[in-house]
Amino acid sequence: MTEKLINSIQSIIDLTPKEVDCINQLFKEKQIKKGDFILTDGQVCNQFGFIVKGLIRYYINHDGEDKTYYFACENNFVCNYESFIPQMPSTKVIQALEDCEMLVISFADLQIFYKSITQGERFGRLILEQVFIELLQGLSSFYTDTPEYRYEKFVKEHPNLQQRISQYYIASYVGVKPQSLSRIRKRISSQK
Amino acid sequence: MTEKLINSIQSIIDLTPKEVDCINQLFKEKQIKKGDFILTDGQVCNQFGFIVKGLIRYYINHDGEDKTYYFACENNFVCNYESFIPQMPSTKVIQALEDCEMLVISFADLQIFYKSITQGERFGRLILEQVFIELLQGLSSFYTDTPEYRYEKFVKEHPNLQQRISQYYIASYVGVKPQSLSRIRKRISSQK
DNA sequence: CGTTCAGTTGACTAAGGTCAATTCCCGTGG
DNA sequence: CCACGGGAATTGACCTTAGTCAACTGAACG
Repeated sequence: MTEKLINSIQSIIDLTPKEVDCINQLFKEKQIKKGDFILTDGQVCNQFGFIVKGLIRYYINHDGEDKTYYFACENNFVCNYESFIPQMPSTKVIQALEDCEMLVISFADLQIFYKSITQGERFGRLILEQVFIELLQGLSSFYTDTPEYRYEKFVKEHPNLQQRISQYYIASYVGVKPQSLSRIRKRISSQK
Repeated sequence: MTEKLINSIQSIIDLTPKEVDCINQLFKEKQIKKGDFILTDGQVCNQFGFIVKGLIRYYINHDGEDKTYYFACENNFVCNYESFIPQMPSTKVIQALEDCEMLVISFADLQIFYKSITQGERFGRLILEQVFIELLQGLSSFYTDTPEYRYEKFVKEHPNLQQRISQYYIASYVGVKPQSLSRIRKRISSQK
């Protein structure tokens, strides 16, 4: 079960067999049903997770409207650092779009991870930097790119996800209503 | 000259007189002319700065168009962490909008700062968290808020800056062309 | 065969982009 | 003191695109 997780961590830092055992003990299995929430608005994010199977989205709830800004699937780490690091209430929501199998570690156990794993701190820093930059670029794109371009980029970068996510959530990610996404798709296909 | 800087740091962590001396030596004075660049596209950000006097903006250069996403003035710290932390080329630009007096510390000297100041690491982490969250919320707002609302929020939050920044840069920050900002202003004033 | 729900389409509205003309403000020089 | 020039800001006319509301289509399912 933890095989994928170990592989992912080992692609970033080196691990001794003992450290692998340690990680196996620190991360706990967790099942999440489609539609359920991993983190909600106002709640403090106290878990750092890894997706073994399934698909999730991050969104901002704004006046009853969903604004999706990130998708994550198999072999990705899940955490709202904005809430996790300072242990403050989250302004974002994380929701499962499919039944998910996850491996999670608590905030407290992550501190043990940092102490027990030689390159643990390095792992934490590298993941944080990666997430920081990815988020910044993702959000910047809302600023600089048109919905049409965002959609084309999404399709290009996530051809596999496109099959698994409904138009409703894709529209929310692109930054328009489903009706408008439908028109954008039409416009694009007629241009070819 | 370093008085304001020391005050700002002391509002976050405690400093001994010796540590104050150390900071005075590590930070160097730097003058920047209006219009000049503190950091450009493709360059690695190797300085962490503090604005003693003046005004700057952060922007994304996208197809020849400026997209301003942040302003900073007196008593604020200046750094593109996205480039500074991993020491990678920046995708963002930092420009002086007025003649600026700054105090800057190099990446290398900041490591000395971390080692020499008892609560130095804490300072670094708190500033990073603060910037991280501020940036995330600032960029999220492009996603969730209308230009009209963004403008009203800007005026409310930065009444002093509004006087010092031309409509051109404010429009860029709000996310529209100057002509459209002009119409937004008209619309708002007629609604009252 | 009807129900349901996602996705599409149509008609209309609202708002920003574009290009061009005009006005406003401010400093300079006669 | 006034006239002029130049840049910033505003305004007008027109175009494009997303939002809204409502109707319709199509596929899955009992």
